[in-house]
This record gives sequence, structure tokens and C-alpha cells, in this order.
Amino acid sequence: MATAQHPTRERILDAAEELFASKGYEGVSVRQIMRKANADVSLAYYHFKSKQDLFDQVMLRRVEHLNAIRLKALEAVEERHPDDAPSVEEIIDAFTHPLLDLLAQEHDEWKYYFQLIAQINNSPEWGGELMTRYFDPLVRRFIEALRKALPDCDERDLFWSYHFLSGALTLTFAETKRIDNLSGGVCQSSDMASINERMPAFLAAGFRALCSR
Amino acid sequence: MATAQHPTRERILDAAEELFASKGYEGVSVRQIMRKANADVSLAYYHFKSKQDLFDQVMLRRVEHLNAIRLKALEAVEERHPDDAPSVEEIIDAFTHPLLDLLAQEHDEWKYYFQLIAQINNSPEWGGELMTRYFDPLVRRFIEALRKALPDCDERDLFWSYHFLSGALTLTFAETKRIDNLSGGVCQSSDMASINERMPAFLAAGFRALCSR
DNA sequence: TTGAAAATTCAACGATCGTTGAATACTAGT
DNA sequence: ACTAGTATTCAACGATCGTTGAATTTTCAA
Repeated sequence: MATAQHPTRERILDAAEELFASKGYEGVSVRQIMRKANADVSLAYYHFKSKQDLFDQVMLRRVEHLNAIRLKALEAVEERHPDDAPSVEEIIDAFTHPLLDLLAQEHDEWKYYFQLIAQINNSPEWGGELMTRYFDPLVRRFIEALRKALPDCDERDLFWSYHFLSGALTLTFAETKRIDNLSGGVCQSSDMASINERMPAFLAAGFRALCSR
Repeated sequence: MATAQHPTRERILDAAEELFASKGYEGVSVRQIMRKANADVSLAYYHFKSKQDLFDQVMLRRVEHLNAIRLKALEAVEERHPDDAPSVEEIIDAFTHPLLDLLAQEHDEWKYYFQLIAQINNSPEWGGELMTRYFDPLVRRFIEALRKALPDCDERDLFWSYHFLSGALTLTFAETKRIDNLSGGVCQSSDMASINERMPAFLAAGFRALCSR
């Protein structure tokens, strides 16, 4: 009705995404979500089976597109190297750059989704299972590429390096403004250009240090 | 009463710490906490002012000791270098090693506390503020030491490097078993020896790569 | 214009939430 | 034994929780 730019189902997903991202699954009630979506409470149960189902649909809505563009970025890098292996930097850049590009868009379409993933990744209760369910194939594909770029690397060094990468990346997604406080404004959580400039170099150096000890 | 190993107040803090760590602040009710602590609900409000106060006391209980041992580790490193500056590895090791040592103890005293911090650090709502409140002086002290070890480093590179370090460290704290799944058991979230072996080297290489571009 | 399907509103359910006041039990020092 | 203070139990409050069934409105093809 009023301000019905999107169909209702989409408005509910948008509101749920933003609220889940900032307060967590249990920290938000269905009523709060529907208030933000400008719709009656019971409409949540017309469009979704339950609160848990609503959460799952929030996760699913964007995950396929996300995995597709990251895979495409990796394939583009590999096509640029028909004979030799791509560098570690290039592979990591293909893993992170598409995400940071989505975040750098002027509208906040992806911001809350990434904040949500950051929290899930660090949740002892759901982190291991959900991240595995949604991102495992893509991540295994990237690790395979990294293995080729670092042929002498020990398996455990490779997995631990990816673990450190994942932590650095998801904290960046969280956009907690911690670095804004710490640096007195010299750095800003939302400054994706600065991150794109630095994160692949930082992480690639870490991979190399561990894998050539 | 029954199984009253610790005084009641401590048992409540223990139960709250573990439940907050796994389900988050909003995901746990005072009744659940008190059930786990084997005490009546209203005792929570005899020993603490409110649920929020209980949460704050959970945070405060261990933070001073934590900051003290990390500062001591840094000072020990600096005393070993009366003339020159310590290496980046040594400084990072002083930042991370004390934490991983606490986690490596056989009892789980610190495990849930660290999981809680991992979630807070990645929470857009509370991450920036709480982490700043509890850890700022210590972190600034470490960054100062790193600045001496990397005298030509740009300020922003230094802060972003610390940001990546913080992300890697807190995901390690979260112990989500994600790496266990991903590696097929080759790596384990709880294997602190393996982490101690790898994290400082990985992160130090990142710092150096960013600070000597 | 009619009628069926889709979308939305309204009112309510039992359960649980954070919190409180008053009554009871326990533990000291005198 | 008495008492003062500390610790614990019991019962309950109003609010909000996730969820549902039935009634109502809107949409749109025939």
C-alpha cells in the first residue's frame, strides 16, 4: 500500500535482512520486521513458513549471485594464465574484489547481507555449519587454485592461511567502525577503495610466508 | 545448593558467559542462565542489577587480567631489545600468544569468553563501541610498538594491517569448526599449537608487505 | 460483471520474556 | 538464644514472543 515500491515479499526480506544484520536472529522479533516492512504481522506467515524460514530465505536470496560472480572472477584470472598458474595476489583479488565492489555501490543493497554473514561466520553456534552449507563449493574451488599457485605448500598451512583470510575478510564486512575509532578517523570501515588496495597484498604475503617456510 | 562448588555469583557468571557466547545476548533468557547455574531466577536480580548488568559483569570479570598479561608479554619483548626495536613477529606473538595459551589450558575457563569477544567484535551494533571501550589502551600500546618496528610505515597501512590481524585472531577465537569441515579434519579449530605456529608468521608477513610497498 | 485466487487485515492463543516484592532460610557476631 | 544482615525461594506483574484461523479486501481472467 503506502510506499509499496517493491512487492511485499521483497520488502519483508529487505527489512529482515537489515534487522537480522544489526541485532542478530534472536535479537529481532517478527513484529519488528513487519513494522519496518510496513505490513501486518501475519503477512510474514503468509509469505514464509516461519521466522526461521524467513531467515533462510534472506540468506538464500543473494548467495547464488554472490557465488556466481566470484567464480566468474576466478575463471577470468585463470583464462589470463593459459599456461602458467596465476599469482596468489590475483586469486585472492578474485575472491575479495567482487564483494568489495558490491559494497562500494552507492545504495546499501549488499551492506546488511555482508554484515549478517560476518556475524554468522563468527558465531560458534551456526558459523561452521551455515558457512559450509552456503560457500563450501566456491571456497574449495579457490583453495584448489591457490594450491596450484603454491605447489610446495603444506596442506595444513594452506587451510590455516585461508582461515586467516576468512577472518580478515569478514571483519571487514562487519563494518563495525572499530577502525574508525582506533585510527581517529584516518581509516574508515566504509572505505572500500582503501581496503581493495591493501587486503590482497597483505593476505598474499601471509600465504607466501606460511607456504615457503 | 546442590553442586555448589563456586559461590552463587560466580556460577551465574559462568553460566551466563557460556550461554551468551553460544547464543548471543538476545538469544538467551535470564531463566535459561539461572537454570544452568542451578539457582532461582530472582537470584539473578539479587546479585546483578539487570540482564544488561549481568552481561557487563561477564565482560569485566576477565578483561583486566587479559590486558595485564598481554601488556606484560609486550614489555618482556621490549626488555629483550634494550637498544634496537623488536621484530614484528615478536610483537605480534606477544599480542596473540597469551590468549592462545589461555585457550590451550585443559579446562574451558577462557574458551567461552573468547567466543563471546569474537561475536562482539563482528557485531555491527556493539562491535565498534565495546571493543574500543575494553581494549583500546592495550591495542594503542601495541600499535605504537609496531610503528617503531616499521618506522617507514604509512599510518593507514598500519591501522588496516591491525584490522586484518584483529579479524584473523577473532575468527580463530570463535572456534566455529568451519576449518574442521573445510579441511576434512586435517586442521582443527581447537589446535592452539598449530595456530601459534602459524598466525604470527602469517600476520607479520602481511604487515611487512603493506608497510614496505 | 462475475467469481475464484491471491493478498491483506483483525483478533487472539499459550508461552515466555525481564523484572519485582514479600516471605523464608541461612549465617554471623554478641 | 537473639539478632542483624545476607542469601534464597515463591508467586506473580504486564509486555512481548512466534504463530494461527477466520474474515476481509484486492486482483484479474473469463
